[in-house]
Order: sequence, then structure tokens, then C-alpha cells
Amino acid sequence: MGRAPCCDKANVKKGPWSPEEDAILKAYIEEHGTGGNWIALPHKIGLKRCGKSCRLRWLNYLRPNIKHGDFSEEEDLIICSLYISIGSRWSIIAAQLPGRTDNDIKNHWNTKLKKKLLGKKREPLQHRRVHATQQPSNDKPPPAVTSSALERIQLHMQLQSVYNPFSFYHNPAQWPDHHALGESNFQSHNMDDMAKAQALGDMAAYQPKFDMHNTTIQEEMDCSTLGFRSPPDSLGAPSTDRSRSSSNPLEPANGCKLYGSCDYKQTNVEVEIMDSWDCNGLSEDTSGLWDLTAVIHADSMLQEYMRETQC
DNA sequence: AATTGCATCAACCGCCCAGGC
DNA sequence: GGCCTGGGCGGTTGATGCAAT
Repeated sequence: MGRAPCCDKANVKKGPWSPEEDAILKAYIEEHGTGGNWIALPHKIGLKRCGKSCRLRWLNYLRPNIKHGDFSEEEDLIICSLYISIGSRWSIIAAQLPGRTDNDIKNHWNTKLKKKLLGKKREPLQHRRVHATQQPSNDKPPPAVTSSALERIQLHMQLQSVYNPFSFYHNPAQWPDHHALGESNFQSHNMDDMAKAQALGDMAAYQPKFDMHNTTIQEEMDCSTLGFRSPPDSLGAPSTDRSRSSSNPLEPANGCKLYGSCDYKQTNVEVEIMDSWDCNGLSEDTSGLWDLTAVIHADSMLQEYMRETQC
């Protein structure tokens, strides 16, 4: 037995909000607040809307200080970095971008940033998966990796390939061609090796075919490659802060470099993010350092991969 | 000028979780 | 401790606008 619907679907209006509805909702909330009960709110004010719809409308559109329009390069960088670090936790990412909503960021990522970063790849992954599954085979299907995790691995490797143009990723001749995941398999291939190594409790034994096994990978990339023209001015100089103090200094002629350090072993992601991403501090950090710590622990991504594939 | 395909974004859907009873 | 409910979230859909042909 499914749960009861939150509202009477038959008597609820759907679709775009009219200016009148917006005005009613906005006026009421500004005067009385939400009352802590979104479900009851539309009845109170005579709106034939689902409470959840009211909440969404308020949070994504009517709420004060909502930013609409184009995202700045700083915002793009923050979104990319955080996505790589924590995945599609849009609400957490939105918390670092004042005035932006999770929905906005999600849309922006899906429509623009993802294409900007991954668009150059040869074939959409989904197609490759379809092709793979169409092949008759008695083998067990490849483990399903969530698109988010795989995407992040791809992104990470994209960054890695920028860092090292002679890497395995950039050398198709080295790509294995027999894995169920087809062309994308250089990733899985390495993952298999890593999985074996980890199963043996000996990650040190794992010898990747490209350099993605460092405990902490220091990303260094030319922002222009990602479509960013330059380091965000407001972010100041690159960070040399606490945990990244050993990072190489950045002296790009015309690009910026990202250094990251995200620790997935931390259970409280939000605390970690808030620690590293004082959003106000982006421009006002007394250290004047660019704390764009898109810090990536490859092993953490591996762990996530392992978790997902073992389920 | 009409048609088609693509990009964008607002809104919905359904699941999960936390809190109250 | 278990159930119920509302809030929150991420994924997806559908309407709309725009560009290309």
C-alpha cells in the first residue's frame, strides 16, 4: 500500500504559476511566514495548489534575494568543483552560492556545465551502455555505476588528462576493447584492478594505467580548457592554506589551477564543505587566498564506486 | 515564412528521512 | 518501537523559445 498523496490531486492546479497566484503566495508568506506547514498553506490562502508546489515556488522563485540569469565564472567553478567533490548534492552546492537555488544549479549543470566539461567525449555513455547490453552474452552484466559517480570519475579524468596530455586517457591505442562497457572501459578496467587490489587489502599493489591513484590528487588545469577564461578575480590568489600547504604554487601564464582536497572519509559532508567553502569568504577571506579546493581524493571516489557496485 | 530540432528552465514526481504521536 | 506525516531532495518531464534549415 502506497502512502497517501500529500494533496487531492484532482482538485489541484498544475502547471505554470500565474502572477496572481504568485502575488497571493508572496504576500501571505511575507506577512505570516509559512506557518511551518506547507500542506495547509494553500488552503489557508485559497490557492488550488499542492503545498509542495507552493513551497517550490517560494523557494525557487518568490523568495527574496533570489538571483536569476547567467551564472558567473566563479559560480561555474564552484559548481564544477563541488560536483566533482560531492556529486549531485545540489542543495549543498546551492548553499555555497547565495541567491542560487538547487533547482537553478541543477538545471545549469545539466544544460550547460556538463556539456562544457564532458561534451567533447566521443559518445554518450548511455548509448554505449545500450550497445553493450544489446550484445548477446552469458556474462553477467557490468555493474551499474550511477551516472553521477561515473560522471565524476570522467570529470576527474578529464581534469587529469588536461594535466597530463600523454596520459592513458589521451591514448586510445591503449584502451581495452573487450569490456562490456565498451569504449569507456579504460575506466572500468582500472577500476577492476583497483577493486582487486582493494579486495586484497593492498591498494599499494594497484598500479593504475594512468595517474589517478594518488591519495590526494592535486588538480592543475588551465581554466581555458574548461571554458573559463581566467581565475576568478574575486577569489584572489590560489590557495596555499592549511592542508594544501604542500601544493605547488601556481604560476600560470594565462590560466588558473585548481587544487582540491576533499575527504570523503569525513562523514559530515556539509561540515566539510562549509569549512572549506565559506561562501562569503570567497571574496573576503582574510588570507586573500583562492580557496577553490576542489580537492579530490581518488580513493574516495573509488570507495564510492565500490559501494555502488557491491550493492 | 514555415518547419524542425535543440536548448532551457519551471514545475512535477516520487523517494527518503526526521520528527511527532 | 512502530507508524504516520510533512519537509526536503534529486531526477525527470513538458512547455516554451530560439536557431537552423
